[in-house]
Amino acid sequence: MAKKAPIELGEAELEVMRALWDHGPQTVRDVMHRLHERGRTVAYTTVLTFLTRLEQKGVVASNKRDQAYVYKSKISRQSVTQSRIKALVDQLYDGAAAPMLAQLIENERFTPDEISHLRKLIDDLDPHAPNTAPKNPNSK
Amino acid sequence: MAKKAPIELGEAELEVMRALWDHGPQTVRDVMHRLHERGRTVAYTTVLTFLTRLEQKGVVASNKRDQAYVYKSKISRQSVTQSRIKALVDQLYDGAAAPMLAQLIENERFTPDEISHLRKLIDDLDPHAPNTAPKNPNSK
DNA sequence: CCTCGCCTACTACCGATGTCGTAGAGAAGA
DNA sequence: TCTTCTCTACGACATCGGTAGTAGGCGAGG
Repeated sequence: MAKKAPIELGEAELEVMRALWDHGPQTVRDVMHRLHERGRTVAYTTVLTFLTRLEQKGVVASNKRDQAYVYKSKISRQSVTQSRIKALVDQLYDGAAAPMLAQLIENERFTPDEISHLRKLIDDLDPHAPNTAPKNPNSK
Repeated sequence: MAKKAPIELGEAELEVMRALWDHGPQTVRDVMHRLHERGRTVAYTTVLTFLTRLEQKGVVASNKRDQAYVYKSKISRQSVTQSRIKALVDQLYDGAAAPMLAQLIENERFTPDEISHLRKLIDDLDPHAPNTAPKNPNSK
């Protein structure tokens, strides 16, 4: 109900959001350090620019604390992920998630644990038959 | 493995690629019509620009046929999809596909057929029992 | 009181993308 | 031949996102 615009975030902006998601509210300097740790050695003012733009986009909020502003994310990682995935599915498969899912499953490696977890998720989708669909008209 | 550069394609460029994937080699005008059908009413020259740029990027090839050039895709839809998904997984989950997969499964709707298909794909990942999986000495 | 050091506000720049307009070459008629 | 179409080649322009420099404010020390 609140997700009107799809939240457009660039590559670097996303990394900033990740810093906020992973480490909570931070100052510009803090975020800069996070980015540096992740291999993105940008200048302090660059980070400031990112945060400013993100605030204009309405996805982060800032509060003055002592001398510096502390920024915090206003949107959940989930919502962004969701939005991104949807965009991808729409662009590549006209919204049909299954084919993409299939490709993802076929092309990635998973640990046994992950596999059983995924199996469980799928089983939960269709509580009844784990193998034999009761109301499955066509046999494929 | 020839996938050095990740194939960067913009939103519109991707739609052009889709036109080529879905309908085979076409002229500029043909592609334009496809885009119009899909709701993207761009000018003829815009489409020409797209195709020219795509050719420079090495993802499409052209052949003069009668008066006009016929463009065809040089890369598979799969490879692009693959690349896109990877980028997404890297950006959002540091490369861990399972969490994304999980979110995808939880948030989308699937038909019973799709569900059983997905289940089958998962079963194929790990031939043995749903839980008993020792080591997977699988190298890529 | 003057200087450091840190913080924010502005402004700028560049490349990628989306989107066209115009010019000019060739075929096809009138 | 002159007009009309259709094509392609170029160039233009705006916006966005990544990146950063500079100016100006303010508290801590000397």
